[in-house]
Amino acid sequence: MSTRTRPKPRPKLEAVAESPERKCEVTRRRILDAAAKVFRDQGYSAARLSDIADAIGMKAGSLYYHFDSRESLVEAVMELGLERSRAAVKAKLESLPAGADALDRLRAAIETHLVMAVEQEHYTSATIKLIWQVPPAIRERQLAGQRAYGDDWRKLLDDARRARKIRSDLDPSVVRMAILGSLNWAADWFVPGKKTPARVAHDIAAMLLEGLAVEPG
Amino acid sequence: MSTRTRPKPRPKLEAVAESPERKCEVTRRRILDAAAKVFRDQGYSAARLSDIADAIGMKAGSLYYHFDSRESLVEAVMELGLERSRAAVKAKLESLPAGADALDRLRAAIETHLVMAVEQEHYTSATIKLIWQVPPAIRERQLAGQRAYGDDWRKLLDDARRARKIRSDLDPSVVRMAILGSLNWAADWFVPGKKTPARVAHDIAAMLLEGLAVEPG
DNA sequence: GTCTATAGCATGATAGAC
DNA sequence: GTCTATCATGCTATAGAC
Repeated sequence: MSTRTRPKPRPKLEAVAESPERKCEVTRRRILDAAAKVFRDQGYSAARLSDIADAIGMKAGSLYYHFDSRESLVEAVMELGLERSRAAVKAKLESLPAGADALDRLRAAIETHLVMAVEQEHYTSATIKLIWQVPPAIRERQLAGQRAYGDDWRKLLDDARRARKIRSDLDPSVVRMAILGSLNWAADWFVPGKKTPARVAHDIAAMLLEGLAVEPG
Repeated sequence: MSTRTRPKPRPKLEAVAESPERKCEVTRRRILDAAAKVFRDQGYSAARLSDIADAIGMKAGSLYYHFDSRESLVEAVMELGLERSRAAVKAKLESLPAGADALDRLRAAIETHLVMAVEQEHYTSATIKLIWQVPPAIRERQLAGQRAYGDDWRKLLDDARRARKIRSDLDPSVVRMAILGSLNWAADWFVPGKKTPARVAHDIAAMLLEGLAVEPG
């Protein structure tokens, strides 16, 4: 038996992330969940710290034990939202069978991004809606993160183009932004329960890839 | 010379709209121009009445001679933005030659809407960005107006579908919202001077209508 | 860790002079 | 019509009790 002063074994980092047994971590997550919903639904300016605190039975002042400021709270929400979306697309691409070509990969990315954008209780829709509402300093940092995610898409489209799976007569960045626009916009208009995210994802992917105009004849 | 107490003849309503000779109307328009820019660039919450007043060499308190409140000001901006976009699309469709079919009309609407969304000094981009930032009461009224505009699009798409110019296996409202999303999103990412609005409009219309995937063979 | 209480600040809106 | 000056409000953030 060791006599070292270290009172408890330090768990691996992954274990910490998976098992937030500390009350501190649990509360922090509850605050973030509530903040994501309140900020997304009410907008950055209309959302009050007291609204967020009320949602989980706390008082506004108590939030400051967990977050430095209102701004650091909204930034934490947005970082998490972007990271979740990026991770979901990455995981989906890695799960594709080896035979998937560049067009299959592009379609899978489109459908996964859309599902993330509309799923409830997720932070992705908050991230999309809040980007133009938050103070410029936060916006700049978040846009930098989004540019990194945009690079993932640029690569997907480049691969498909080089494999001659998509047409090459259109401006690549216009194509990229138009795709992401049609997907992100769904965070605004999608109403849970009316249509399934999977069906919406299929239809948008079909329009973007195969086009709306029917072949003559 | 009349002795009636009415000092000046009342011009026709149309004349008022076309020739705002009254200082009151001119100032009101200058305020709206400044407000559209400040609200769009800084967001609804960050924009102060003093920012708007400063932009045209006025003091914040003076704005209240022309507008009842901060909210009525932003609502006037948004109404004007929506109306301009709708009118531009309508005028474009009416200017098409008689031989234009339903697909030609759809393509024209897509290109015109996008140009309006990205043109500088226009209110359309303000309207698009502000919709989720303003207080719920304003948002509801504006969304009602946008639904009316959405009906114009629904009709365009219905006509094209009935004429068998576009495919019929996709959910019509999903298609409509995805089109508008890819167009409206451009209000966010478009940077004046780098690409022409016309080129962007062409490329997005081509992708939406003809699709991104190349025909095999 | 969470509470109560309050300091401190910014700004929307108003009143009245000019 | 626009100004100056000020009120009233509502919020973030802090301090200290528990």
